[in-house]
Amino acid sequence: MTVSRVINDQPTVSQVTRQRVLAAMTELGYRPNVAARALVTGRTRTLGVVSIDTTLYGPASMLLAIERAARDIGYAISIASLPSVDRRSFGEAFEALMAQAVEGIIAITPHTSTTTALRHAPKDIPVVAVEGGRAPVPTVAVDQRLGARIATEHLLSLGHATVGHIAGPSDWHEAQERERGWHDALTDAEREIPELVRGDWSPRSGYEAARKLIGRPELTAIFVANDQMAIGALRALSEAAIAVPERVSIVGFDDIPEAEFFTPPLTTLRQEFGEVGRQSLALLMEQVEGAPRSRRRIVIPPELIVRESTRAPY
Amino acid sequence: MTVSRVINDQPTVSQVTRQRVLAAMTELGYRPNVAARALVTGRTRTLGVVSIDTTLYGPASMLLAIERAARDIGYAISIASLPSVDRRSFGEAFEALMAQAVEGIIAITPHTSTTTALRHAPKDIPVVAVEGGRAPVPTVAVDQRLGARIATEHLLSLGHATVGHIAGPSDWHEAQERERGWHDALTDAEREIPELVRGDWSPRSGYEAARKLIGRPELTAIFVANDQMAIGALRALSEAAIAVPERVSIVGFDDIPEAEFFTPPLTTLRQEFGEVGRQSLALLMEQVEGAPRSRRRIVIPPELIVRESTRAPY
DNA sequence: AACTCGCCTGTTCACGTTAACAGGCATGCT
DNA sequence: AGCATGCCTGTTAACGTGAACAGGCGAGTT
Repeated sequence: MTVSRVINDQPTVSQVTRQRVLAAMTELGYRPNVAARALVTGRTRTLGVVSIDTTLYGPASMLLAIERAARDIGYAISIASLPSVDRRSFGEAFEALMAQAVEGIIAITPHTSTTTALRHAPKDIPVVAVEGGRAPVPTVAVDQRLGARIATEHLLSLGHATVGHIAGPSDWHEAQERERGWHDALTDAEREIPELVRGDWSPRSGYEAARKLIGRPELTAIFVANDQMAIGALRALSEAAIAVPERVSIVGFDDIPEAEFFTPPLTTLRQEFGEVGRQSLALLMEQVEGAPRSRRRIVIPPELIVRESTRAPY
Repeated sequence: MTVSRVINDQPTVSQVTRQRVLAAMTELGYRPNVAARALVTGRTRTLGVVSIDTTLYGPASMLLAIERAARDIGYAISIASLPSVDRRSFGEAFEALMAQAVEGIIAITPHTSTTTALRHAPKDIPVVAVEGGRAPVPTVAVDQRLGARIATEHLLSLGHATVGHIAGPSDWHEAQERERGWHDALTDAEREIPELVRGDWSPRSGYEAARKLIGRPELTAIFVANDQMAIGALRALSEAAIAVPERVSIVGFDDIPEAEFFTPPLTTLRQEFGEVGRQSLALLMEQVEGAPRSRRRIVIPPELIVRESTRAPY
């Protein structure tokens, strides 16, 4: 019992005893048994993160920020990834974390389908969604719509008549929001709204989408929904000998570390993934500490980074 | 007790009772208490992964593969990242995982300093190193030296007189090995060995390194130690109006998803990160199941992917 | 009928920790 | 002296599970 008091920094232990206990602990290589502690306190001091493909820059950055912030406050992070993006897969990942008795779960699940799954998730555990659209749980998200509007307005302000769009997959909230923001900006400026082309976030899909847009030479500016597709688009334009930014301006989204070194360096919208991760943890901890599940929504604005892929039309 | 038997699939329970128990379990929403189980069995069915910056493509891919394979065999994955690359930081991350009573740890720690740290890690827990150089624990690694040799020989076989090298940071095993492979190939072919330039893996450092190499116009081929630096190098060459591959050939390393869409598409060495992750888990599980800590080393060969950034010198 | 055997179910206890309570002892007050 | 008080340390029980053992009961054997 006295050992327990020393470990938990309780004041009712004399200095002498405390020192003796600590000495014995180091001597014996004693380590408190987390299982026994969890059994009696009912708290595991572990949080779960369920996420889609963590090789993507965004999710990976958030996960990293979450883990660091969690360790600082004495929590461990357990992960569960989604092999495929559907409700069942989400349910299994969620269940795997529940089975470990995590005290709360952060869901990095930017799909409409996983948001639906979140609606059916157990209500007796703290949950926070990241980029979770209109999920019935507290949410942290970057203001995608605003970012897309900024991107589009940046291109319009340079003098482009209108702006094309290579969109992300339609079952992603981020893709939907960026599409809306682009649409908003063009509508507000009373410009023609070109038909959009849809990709799947991959460089390859950006490449293919751009090849389709090459057939419309009147288009002098394209807002690409993420940087990876933008690199594919740059490739396609380069192959078609269409100079960027001389003949076509390009704006991306994300500001991945490579973006600055594309040919040409990419104008894009920076998302503070680390901040998103930290905020989501803070929001989760509120619930873990006892606050009721709210529908609070923290929105983080993106930032336009102007580089060399945009300029006035020729 | 009978419930315990049903949960653990023991055969000595009648069909009728089993069904009744299962029915009651679903009705009550019963979930076994992992803490109690861990307390009595002494096993947590949790593994730890300590890793440097998991936003890098390689570590992220391995982590993902490890998590999937682990969940398949009923193990949870807890993560601990290194805020900085030194022994203390490694020790803290390792200790955080130990404190959670993980049954084994995979260390994705490609630095010489963390390998040193591994030497002083507790011996009473299963450990596997990934890219851990000559760590005193079982190791899984890609044959970096072979890959670098293949890259260099590919360039020599195209007719280049010699091959320059933009190396990675000297405290990384991978950088050292790639440098050796490059050196080996040039030595074997009896070619002049140009002075290398060192970067830090980032696109920016590749950019700066390439700018230095521009001062040596006789160099017609460069082996860049990773794809991110390669994109920076391509950028620098593009700015200097040095055509790739017409005037200079470039080979990268990693085959990140973007590599195919660089300008020009990058010839590079593909590392099967997923395979590395799975193998490291398998090796760890051997120890967890009771095998003694060996110094077994699993080496996975990289694969040359020829694209458009290499050709014969002009 | 008495016994053995196999099949199934139940009982007891231990795992390591912490909450709650008990109690020893020195100090200071009446 | 007697007593209350505060400070510290010790005791007991409980958390939920599974190992080990106990035992009931029906079927088959002698």
